[in-house]
Amino acid sequence: MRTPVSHELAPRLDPGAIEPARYRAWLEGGYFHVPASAVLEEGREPYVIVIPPPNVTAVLHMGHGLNNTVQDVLIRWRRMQGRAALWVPGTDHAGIATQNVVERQLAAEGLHREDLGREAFVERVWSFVNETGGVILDQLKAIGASLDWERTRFTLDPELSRAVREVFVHLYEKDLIYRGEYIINWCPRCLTALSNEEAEGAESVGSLWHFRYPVAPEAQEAAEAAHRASAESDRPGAIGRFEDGRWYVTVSTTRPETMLGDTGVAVHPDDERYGALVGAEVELPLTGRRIPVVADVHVDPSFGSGMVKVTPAHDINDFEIAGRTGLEILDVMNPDATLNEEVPERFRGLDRSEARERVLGALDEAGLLVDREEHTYSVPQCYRCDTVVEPRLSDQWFVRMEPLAQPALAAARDGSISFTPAHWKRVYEHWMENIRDWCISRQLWWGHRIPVWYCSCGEVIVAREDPDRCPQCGSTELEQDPDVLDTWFSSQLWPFSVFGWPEETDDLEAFYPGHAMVTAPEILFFWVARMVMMGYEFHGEAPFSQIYLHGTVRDAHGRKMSKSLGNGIDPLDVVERFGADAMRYTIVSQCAVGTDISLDHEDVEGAFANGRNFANKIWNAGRFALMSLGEEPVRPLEDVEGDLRLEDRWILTRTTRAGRSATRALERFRLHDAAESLYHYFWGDVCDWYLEVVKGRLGPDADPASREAARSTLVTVLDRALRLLHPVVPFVTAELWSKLPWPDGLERPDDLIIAPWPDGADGFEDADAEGRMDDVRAFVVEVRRLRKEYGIPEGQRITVHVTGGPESFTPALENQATALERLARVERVDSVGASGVGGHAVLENGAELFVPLEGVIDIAREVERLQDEIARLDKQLEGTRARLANEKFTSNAPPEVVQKERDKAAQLEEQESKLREKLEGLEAGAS
RNA sequence: GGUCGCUUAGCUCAGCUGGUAGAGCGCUACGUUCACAUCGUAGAUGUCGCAGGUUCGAGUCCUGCAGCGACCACCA
Repeated sequence: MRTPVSHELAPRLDPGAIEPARYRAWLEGGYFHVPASAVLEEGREPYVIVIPPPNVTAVLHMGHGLNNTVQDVLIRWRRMQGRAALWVPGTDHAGIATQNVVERQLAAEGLHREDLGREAFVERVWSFVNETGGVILDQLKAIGASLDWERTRFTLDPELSRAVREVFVHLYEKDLIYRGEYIINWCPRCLTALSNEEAEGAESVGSLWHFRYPVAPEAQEAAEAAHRASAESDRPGAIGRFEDGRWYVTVSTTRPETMLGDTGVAVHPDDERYGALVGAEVELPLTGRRIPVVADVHVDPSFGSGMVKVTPAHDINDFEIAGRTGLEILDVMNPDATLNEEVPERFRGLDRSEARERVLGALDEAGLLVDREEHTYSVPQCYRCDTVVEPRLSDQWFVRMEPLAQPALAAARDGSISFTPAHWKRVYEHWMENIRDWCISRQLWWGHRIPVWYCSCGEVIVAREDPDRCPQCGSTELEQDPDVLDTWFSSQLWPFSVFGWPEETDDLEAFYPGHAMVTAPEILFFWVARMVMMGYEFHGEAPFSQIYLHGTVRDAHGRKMSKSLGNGIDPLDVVERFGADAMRYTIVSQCAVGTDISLDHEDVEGAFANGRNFANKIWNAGRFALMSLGEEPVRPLEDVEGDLRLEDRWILTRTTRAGRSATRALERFRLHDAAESLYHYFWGDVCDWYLEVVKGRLGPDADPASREAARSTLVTVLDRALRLLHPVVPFVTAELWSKLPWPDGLERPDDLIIAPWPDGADGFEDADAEGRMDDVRAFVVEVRRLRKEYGIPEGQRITVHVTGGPESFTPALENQATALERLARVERVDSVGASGVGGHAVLENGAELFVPLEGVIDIAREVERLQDEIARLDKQLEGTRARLANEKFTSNAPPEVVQKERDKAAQLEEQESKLREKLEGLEAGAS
């Protein structure tokens, strides 16, 4: 069935030689594919993760590496637990991002999308996506992602588009989608509306300008009254007098160009300073338009002058003030942020930065620009192109979020959905509690077209199927809304649209709702929160129960890895150089809950050394085991139980415990803990101790019963260890496991990928053996230390006298004679205390060790060596002390240098006193 | 402005429900015993940001302060 081919194993793991073939074998074995029947017919318990669909045009970066490694670890682990573990792959059409890429291509050809027209442009995007899209999915294969490729989905697939349309119409019919004219975030470069989430704040230093608006002639008395009231108030006033005696008010802005759209000035209704002015008018400079002073609660009397100019069409707060006070709404800007016909002629047609200069110039000339201050504030930018967003009045489609948020909020509160790390729960709740309506229409061509048609008779048709005539007037001249939907509108349906909803499919029944959602905190609001809302709206429950938010990948300086910073690491390059296992282990071992991952892009080898070394260690341990086991049959562990020795019982116990702690860690998304504890179990316990101890029992000359027990134990331990390690380092483990001999008569799974997970629940356990072996190990370590301390040559065998310690200690040591010889070159353990020249040590268990040195080392030479050493230290000390005694040095050198010198002196003194103590001991014994 | 988080060995960071400080990398010394030098053995290094408090006992809980960061909101 399988022939051990240990002699073929290279002494170094060559990932390139095994990984692609392994992955192919898994694909061919169909291990990644989970049909609905596995759940519906075979009754297996499902475990479902849907991938956060990367942008269809994306190429793999470390962030994907992290995200997908985590998911794959979870999926592989659950698969081994016997769950019908399904991980659904796919990509997102990424509206703005993809359209931008293609538009840039066009620009390089000197073309604009308008040159092609909508249909041709969309066709062009499709062909771009068909040619280059989905590359990232192939790249995921290189890192070992065990996705069910038969289920690959794309958010623009016909089935998923049907889901989008169903949802739109459903929400519209429930009055949860509406169209209206509101202030939205407008990107003047992408020429589309954005949601609040898509406008990201960026700290920026700008200016705050102060202007004077003349008070209208008939309101001079009111102004004077307000001026008097201001003088009585302890707050500064905004009322002043020009040289000609006319009154003015002072207002401020960070965006002077919008002043042309001012339709009012507002004060707080309770502000004692300005009560007299409410209802009066001021003149808007540059236009001469009269605008009223209104009272509104939004104004903060304690900020600035307590008087605000109101520009309803270009500021969200001002828009709300207008709504409450009835101020006029005057849009003075075009979609591309150019002043329009509503403004005086000399300012028309200017883009916003030019307009700003002109307006400032004109105001200055008129003597109305009085001051400019530096002002740090957060400027909203387009999340796709970083252009400063323009708040703008616009007719758009919105989702009414509050009703949808209710159940999604309750889900977090009652624990229906859990967050890891837990503190994200509060962030999520805060967002839900303060939710605002979602602008979902985008003035793009790439995406799901809004399913709304307009008839010339005024009828608006919102329909699941494209209508061919108006139900009202029968006209066939219908025009579809030109806009498309926000990309996230389709993404939010992903957990169920991938399973064929709104059709009632077997997949939905079998796999929905899913279990874990693994993603980055950045898209908690964009995506995760909205998926939960949609889950409740359309299925009455959350689409997953656990939300695991992992950290961000950063470079050695803590900066986020990004293309623009040039500090990225290409995961494929890492896979090529060190293997997917190395990359996965490195990532997972750093993946502590709530922390970021840092990898040095300037030292990629160093960054992944740990993972590479570990994979190689596993490889070599396996290589050794396979070579030692040979081709003879191995007996099941039960058959040799009576012959198990202390170290066998110990390592079997350790294995059980390793399984238990790994399971516990994984259940709580503590991937770092799982990886690290398995690392120490394997490297520390299995390799450093068990393999070393058992070496002497595997040869042809060893006692047959002991040999068989060792072989059975070794196979058992290796089998379990490889299973436990498999989710993190799937390739090297599967490769070795496939070559591992198997105990006669025991059923062997077809592949490690589906071998049952050894959770340790019913594993071998012998606490007594564990304790005794720990004593033996402590003994070995202490002897090694003594050997080192006294410079006993490597090859020199010694006798150790032991007294005290637990009763079982000395017999245990006797039983480990071969191992002790091998591990510490201890020829004989004598239980009779001895005296004379030698090294002493006391173990934690109370045993005292004595190593006679007469005849072991040359005492005279050792004394000489120690004397030399002391002399050397003395000389060093002399120099340091001289320097410290020198006042010029202590007073002139930098304090830290002096301190360093002092530390050095102290250290040398301590070393020397230790050596002197040792020397005295030797000399006393020798005499 | 609000909320939350972080500050532990030279570097990057673990440390869950309070009980004698840990890992990896790096560093030092020794080592080519046939799994592995991508290795082995041994070793050095920390007033756990600062100041208080609770406790028999605090890196771990509480309060205040400082520095850093994240998210949200945004005051014109």
